[in-house]
Amino acid sequence: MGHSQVEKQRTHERIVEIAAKRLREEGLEGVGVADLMKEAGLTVGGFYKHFASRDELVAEAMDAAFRGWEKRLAEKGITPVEVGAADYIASYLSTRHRDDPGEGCAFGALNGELARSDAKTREIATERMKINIDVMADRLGGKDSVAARSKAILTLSAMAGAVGFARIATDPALSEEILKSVTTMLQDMVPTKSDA
Amino acid sequence: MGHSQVEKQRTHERIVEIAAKRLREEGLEGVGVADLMKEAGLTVGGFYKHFASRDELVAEAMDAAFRGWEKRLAEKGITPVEVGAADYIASYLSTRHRDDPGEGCAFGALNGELARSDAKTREIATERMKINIDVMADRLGGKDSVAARSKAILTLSAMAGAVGFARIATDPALSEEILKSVTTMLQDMVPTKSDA
DNA sequence: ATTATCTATAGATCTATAGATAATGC
DNA sequence: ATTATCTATAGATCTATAGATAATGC
Repeated sequence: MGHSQVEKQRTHERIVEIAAKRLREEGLEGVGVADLMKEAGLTVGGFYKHFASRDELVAEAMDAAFRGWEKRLAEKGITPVEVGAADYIASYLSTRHRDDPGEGCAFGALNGELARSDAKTREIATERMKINIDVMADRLGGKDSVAARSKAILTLSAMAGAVGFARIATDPALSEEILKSVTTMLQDMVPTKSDA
Repeated sequence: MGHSQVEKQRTHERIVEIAAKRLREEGLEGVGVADLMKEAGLTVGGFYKHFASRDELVAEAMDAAFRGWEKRLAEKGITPVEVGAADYIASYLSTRHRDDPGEGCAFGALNGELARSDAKTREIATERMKINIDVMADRLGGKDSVAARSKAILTLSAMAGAVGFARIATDPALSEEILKSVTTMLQDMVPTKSDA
């Protein structure tokens, strides 16, 4: 039985990280509390000393999932805005991202489910949408440009939709075509240096 | 106890229709067999004389959901291709569609879940994706145009993603902005008469 | 005789809680 | 003394099946 308060916090974070991954892989209702605790090397009983309810874990896990990407960037000393639009689009619509939802964008993996999730989770997702739109607008021509903002929303919508379609498709050629077509179309909308 | 074979088929279709609606509203795992049967005015026991498993109902229900829109059109004597791209986009990204997932596009409501559904359901969804892409490409400049096909895939991806985002957003202004921005952006890509 | 549906239930979940155990930390 | 985690379990699901009942249809 591990015990110190410091250790408890680490345990808490471990449970959240595991949930962030498994929930993206199997859906918001796809994994049970006991299963998640087991993967963290623990048993069910301790769960409710960490979270008031399963929904509370879901909310925290989604927050962690949303922060995951920028956290990995920060480790390399990069801020999100510094990632160019074309690179961001290519990486989002890569086969790698398609094939690893557990480490990927929660909007892409859980689009419909987030719409049905509880108030707290939806709040967190809404805040993240706002951040993502602002950052993408910045990449596409400046936060204050109305056109850039619309482009940003279109881009984010198309990326989330396309990765979902690419994951659904049982036909590999179609799946690839979706990723490639949408990548090209969206990259064509990115302003080049000559536009500046 | 209703009985004739004709009646059984009607019962079967009723269960499928109810499932098509409820699954879009509450997710592919959100409703139980007993609940669906009750809504059809039946009891659980009879379910497995209609379907080999719950998954089989899910597959049939998704098929019905995908066909729903063209079925309603057919009642008005219209074929899908006859619906103009701009109208289609506007209707897909309307607040009405956003607020009524049970009657709407299954890709928009169940994007991530379809990716995790069983082989049969994914096959059905894949076939529908192919049809939707072909029809949309036709609207956007002809089935044989590579550019129109790419545009079609981008359009469908953006629509599915955007309606998902609009449903997630707890901030009504943001939700509206998403629908409007994506509508405008996509409609701007529709060829006008002068392009022909 | 066959079969569409019903009642009842087995068996497998899953969330949440109660009470025990073994560390921490004043 | 407090508390982080454990074992055990209550209570509420949910899918699927067994056997009964009451119609259909040869």
